[in-house]
Amino acid sequence: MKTQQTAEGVARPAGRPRSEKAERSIIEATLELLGEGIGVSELSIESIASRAGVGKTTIYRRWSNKEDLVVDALATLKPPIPLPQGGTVRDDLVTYLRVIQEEASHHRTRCIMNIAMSDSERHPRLAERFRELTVEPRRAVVAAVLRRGMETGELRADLDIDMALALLSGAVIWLTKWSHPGESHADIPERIVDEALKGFRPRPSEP
Amino acid sequence: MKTQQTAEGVARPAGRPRSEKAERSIIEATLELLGEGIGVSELSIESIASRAGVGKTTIYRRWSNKEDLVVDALATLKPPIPLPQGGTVRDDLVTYLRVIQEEASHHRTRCIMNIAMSDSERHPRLAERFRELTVEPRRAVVAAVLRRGMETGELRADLDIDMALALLSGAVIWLTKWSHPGESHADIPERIVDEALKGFRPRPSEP
DNA sequence: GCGTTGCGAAACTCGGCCGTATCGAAATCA
DNA sequence: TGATTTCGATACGGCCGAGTTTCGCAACGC
Repeated sequence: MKTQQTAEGVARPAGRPRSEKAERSIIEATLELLGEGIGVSELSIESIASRAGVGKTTIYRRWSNKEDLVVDALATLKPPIPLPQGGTVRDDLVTYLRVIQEEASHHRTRCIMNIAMSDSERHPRLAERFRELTVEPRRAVVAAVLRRGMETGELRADLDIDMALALLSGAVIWLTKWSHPGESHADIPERIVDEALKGFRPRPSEP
Repeated sequence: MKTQQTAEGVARPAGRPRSEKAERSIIEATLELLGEGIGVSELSIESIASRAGVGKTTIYRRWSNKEDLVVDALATLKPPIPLPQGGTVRDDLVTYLRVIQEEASHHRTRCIMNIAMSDSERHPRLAERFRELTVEPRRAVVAAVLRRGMETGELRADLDIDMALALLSGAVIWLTKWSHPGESHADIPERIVDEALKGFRPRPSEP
């Protein structure tokens, strides 16, 4: 593996350069297959190569094992801008939960979510990457909304932010998974947020 | 397959009867393997037979495919008595969440939970069975506690029970999955319940 | 004893996938 | 032009598991 010097002085390997297009189509094929419900363990290099229109060699030249490839594939998942803030805390939260609910209604998102959830025992690196890319950014956004509410007085000043986040996020996931098939889901974000804001106890001064 | 008549007049197939012991050990081996983190797709009939000390024939004679076997195995999961009720609603809820949290700390329970969660796309029958056996009974117990609180006045009379359940159950799952590794989990049930009971808004009359 | 069925073990065929090697063509630079 | 590397394609040996068959033995009713 000799190297060559470009005009800019950047070392570059001799010979034909690797195709970025091939690289992208490999990753896209991986995400496609995962999004169709193929689990990491059933995911075969051959199926990825075939789907990507690429030789197996081209994959093995870049990634030495399947997990590395999946980690890199997950790394390309950019969480869509989640929150156009601005209204009351209640409205922002409802908007946000609606985004999550909308995502969870897509088969592809749900499959990738499942991988992150269930393969976390066997593939800690996958779980770690997923949390870093998807969970944490969103947690941060909602935490900011909650903190704003605590400052303006719309929320309790002694709110336990971690628990509040868990209550809201967990409820959406839970309902997506376990609510009865026929039920309507349209107003779920509002109902979750309102129950969480009001609390379960009676509010003596606000009938 | 001729049949014979017993003294009680119950038809019974001729020849050596099937061994109930073999059947039980097959199912137990299946649950063991699933509990060790083997996913449904990686679960091989050969590994089950070997673990159960049984010939493959004995398995194929009873179940025509893997999914049927796993469904039957899940069907033997009896949810442990979940709630020794009696105190305040708050205490009952904390106790209940503690049970869930305790279960979620066992590797076996977590693996089986993962299967129920993530294979629900590809194996609807598994998800259905799991909900029927595990989710619904528990949902019913907590719903009863909440209803009692609504009657005694400890909870709001217009509480949205479905959302309350989702907030509480979802929060535990969420925290079990995504909370940071090093964090202490000891007081999580109390914190969840208290935040849910108080609500996020300030309570004007209760400083 | 006899017919029937279940048992565990082993052998078998078949297909899928792994990871490597090889091929001719293409892309890049000196 | 020649050296080097990558490309997609294909073939290869090897492993593993599916699902079936066979075998000798055990358990049942008659």
